[in-house]
Amino acid sequence: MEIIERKYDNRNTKLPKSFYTRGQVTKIAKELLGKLIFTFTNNELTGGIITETEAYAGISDKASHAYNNRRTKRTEIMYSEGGVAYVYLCYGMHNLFNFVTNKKEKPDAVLLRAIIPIEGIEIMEARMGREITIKGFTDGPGKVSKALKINVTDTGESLTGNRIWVEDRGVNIKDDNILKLPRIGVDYAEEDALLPYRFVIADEKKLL
DNA sequence: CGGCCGATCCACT
DNA sequence: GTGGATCGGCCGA
Repeated sequence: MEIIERKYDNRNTKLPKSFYTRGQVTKIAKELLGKLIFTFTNNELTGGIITETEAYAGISDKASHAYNNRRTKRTEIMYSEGGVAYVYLCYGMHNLFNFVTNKKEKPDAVLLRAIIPIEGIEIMEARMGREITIKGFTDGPGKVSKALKINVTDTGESLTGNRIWVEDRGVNIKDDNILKLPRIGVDYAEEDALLPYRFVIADEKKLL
């Protein structure tokens, strides 16, 4: 399909910083669906279509690391202006990647949960030590980071640079094709655990 | 300091 | 469906 073709010199589809500095994190999380995320490290280009995201809505969201205005060395990057990466270690082994959004001092973030691998599939398979099949494409935030070679040292990295970036190839996911579900693994968040802040493309196989 | 636990994943049963 | 892996962050003593 047209959407899986990539023109190396055509960077005018890259999402600008202004995409991330807006205030509505759930809207941004939904708009990231269907976009393509790329990483370029060690001369290896990898990327895929974003199919699942979760929104974390600032200091009032009990599921967020920044809940109640909590500021630590780890979460400080969430308080910077949108358009940078927040990557943290989960369960001692998984690097979870977030798009930091909103303005400075507004610690919103979007967790990347799944992609359909498009670019550099063999490279991603080598990183994961397994074959990527049509059934088992990269679902799960830890696996996505592993496939894209993103880790905690990428915290603070620009999302509009030449190492990590997102492209809009004109794939528009209609709202009624987006599942709105509770977020995963946030049972501790009391009433906020039920918020429908997880967004999934309902018919993602049609993109293939 | 010590202890608990996590925005997960995989191999089992 | 269940449990182990594995370790930094966070909190309370």
